[in-house]
Amino acid sequence: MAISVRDVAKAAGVSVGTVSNVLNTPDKVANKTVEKVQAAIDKLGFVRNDAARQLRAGKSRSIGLVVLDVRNPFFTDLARGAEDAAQESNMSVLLANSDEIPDRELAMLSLFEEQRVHGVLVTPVSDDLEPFKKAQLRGTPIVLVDRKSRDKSFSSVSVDDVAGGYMAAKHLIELGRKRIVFAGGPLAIQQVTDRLRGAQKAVAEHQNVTLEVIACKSLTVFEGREVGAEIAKRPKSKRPDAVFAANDLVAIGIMQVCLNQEGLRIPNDLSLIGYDDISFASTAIVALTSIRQPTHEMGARAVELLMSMADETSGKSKAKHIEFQPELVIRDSTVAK
Amino acid sequence: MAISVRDVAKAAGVSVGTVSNVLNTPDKVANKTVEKVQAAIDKLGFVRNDAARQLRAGKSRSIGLVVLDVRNPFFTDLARGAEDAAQESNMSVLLANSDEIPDRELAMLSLFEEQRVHGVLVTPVSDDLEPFKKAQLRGTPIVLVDRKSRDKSFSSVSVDDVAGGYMAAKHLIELGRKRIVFAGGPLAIQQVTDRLRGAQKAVAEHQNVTLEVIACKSLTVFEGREVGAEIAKRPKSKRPDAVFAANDLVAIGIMQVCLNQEGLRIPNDLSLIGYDDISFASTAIVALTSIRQPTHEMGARAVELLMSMADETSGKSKAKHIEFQPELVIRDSTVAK
DNA sequence: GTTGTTTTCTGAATCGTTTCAATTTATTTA
DNA sequence: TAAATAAATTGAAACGATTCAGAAAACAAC
Repeated sequence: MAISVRDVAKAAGVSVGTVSNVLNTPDKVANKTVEKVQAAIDKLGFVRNDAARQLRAGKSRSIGLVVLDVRNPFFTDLARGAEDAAQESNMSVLLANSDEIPDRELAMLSLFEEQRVHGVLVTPVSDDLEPFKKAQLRGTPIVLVDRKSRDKSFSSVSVDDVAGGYMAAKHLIELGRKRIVFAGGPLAIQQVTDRLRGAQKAVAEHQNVTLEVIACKSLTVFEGREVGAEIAKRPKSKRPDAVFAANDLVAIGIMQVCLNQEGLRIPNDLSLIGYDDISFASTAIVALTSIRQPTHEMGARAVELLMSMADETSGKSKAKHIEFQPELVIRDSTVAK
Repeated sequence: MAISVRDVAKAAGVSVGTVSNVLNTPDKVANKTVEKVQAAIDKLGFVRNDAARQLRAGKSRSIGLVVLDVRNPFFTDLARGAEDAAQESNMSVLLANSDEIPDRELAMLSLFEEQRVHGVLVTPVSDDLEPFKKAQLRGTPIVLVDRKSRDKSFSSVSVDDVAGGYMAAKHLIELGRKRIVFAGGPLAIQQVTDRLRGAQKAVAEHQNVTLEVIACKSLTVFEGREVGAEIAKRPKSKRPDAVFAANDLVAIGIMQVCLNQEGLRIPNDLSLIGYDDISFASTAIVALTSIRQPTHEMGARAVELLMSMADETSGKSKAKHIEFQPELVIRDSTVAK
């Protein structure tokens, strides 16, 4: 049924080797022959079988990217950065999401290894990086994204989340807020704990400021709403006067509930700050103050790092780290116009 | 370097056929043997080579999905629906975006054909479906998503966009709006023209209502801002009193500019309605009225349709069509609380 | 017309898995 | 215990593109 190079060769009256050359290195083939072969390809509707090509090559032309949540614009932006950089090397990016579920993360890693990808970029769910270490040993370079590697065996591209958390809390404190809530989770995700640690540091520097943690199951709008409900239902005296959400989605969820259900005013009754500065942050009901990360660039740099690792055929070189600094973007949700 | 079934077989003291059976049909292998082989696999760190597997199988275990814009939550939701359904059949979804560029769309189609995917779901950029028709003839089933197939050769899963456009415009007219602007583009995208046609129909039913089209290059927040600027800079007398945006991203862009730059009040000075009802619509600065589509379900049904086509090994069966009805979701951007 | 050089072409071997007919081993039945 | 049946295992062939050493053709120089 399917047309193979052999069929094309026969139709064009040349050998399979020549057909292959037309496909891959047309410069090495006489013009007339190229035309003949092209004609045969078009006539038969030949489509290269990538599986066979890869089998021979031993490697695919793609890079795997495992993110926590594809629906979060932060990650699609990051993916786009990766794609753009990958294209430079004629590679493509396979996007998969773990949904913050360790088992799914592992499944995706296996999938990518079976595909013989050039390497895997991953935003890990948990702290157990053993499977990734093994994969790396087997020859699939791994780059941790949006997460600094504590373990020296991995390269990483990250943002200083402790600094980001510090910035966020500091900003709230400088506005005179005293009872701050940190909303985020699960705590197994390093970004969450780092942001929290940063916030704790800022709070510790001030006498009369408290920090309460409201944990949520995942960093989604839905979970944000749960947190919002939890806050809104409290008697006024027990309510926080500021919330630092571990990402913008959670912040938006909180905002929705607080504004609609309880008529809390933001920022008057409650200051709200998110993290990531996704494109929807500035268009939220109340424009959201947030901590910006160089999302697109992180994706791009991660790919470059990966490619450089793959190049170094020789013994595993030292892991490299790239760390960016976050930036505070002040909007209406903390400082009313 | 890489470990193959042959190495595993040798280490376990069995034949390659048995290793393969352990991998694929462990029931057919004696328990003791399964254990032996598993042990060898674990010890050697064997990872199946998917390229070889696919080469033998002739088909991959995936479905291609080409969308107009991965950054639009509408499409990620749709993709998720597709993924969920694909998982039922033990398939995975490869997500690619055309960025509304016909050439990219073609490149993705080729890529998927070379991968020997089970089929391709596509939201086409243009009206020229020839390449897809050819692919289908070669044996790759195609399903048009979010787009009704005029051409009887394709199956499709869609929403009645003419009805949606009609609903949207009707709603604005019933609110007493007279000078309506339709913002969207490019007009080569069928969803855009259908929504416009629906709006035109509603407008035609009323004497003193006008509809002006402001075209934009793509359906993004950025383009929405351009439209917003165009509207905001007009003298008051030439300004529309309502805008129907072809999707929510464009609507959000318009909203941003109109509120911030010109201090137009929404909905008082300008009623605004979007399309898709993405999750960020309800959290926009002014909660956005929109036309909702059963996004997740569309993705799922599209995959099911595709799988049923792939099953029918016999001659090509009739193309099937699934059409959903859209739903008007009224929020603050048209009716103030 | 011979020799040397460059360009073009050939086709068997290879990648690693799965398949399946044939063989071996284990279990049941008479 | 032998024959009949079932279960488990074997290993060569196949999938389709690419590679590469060597053959053939084309061209140049003398």
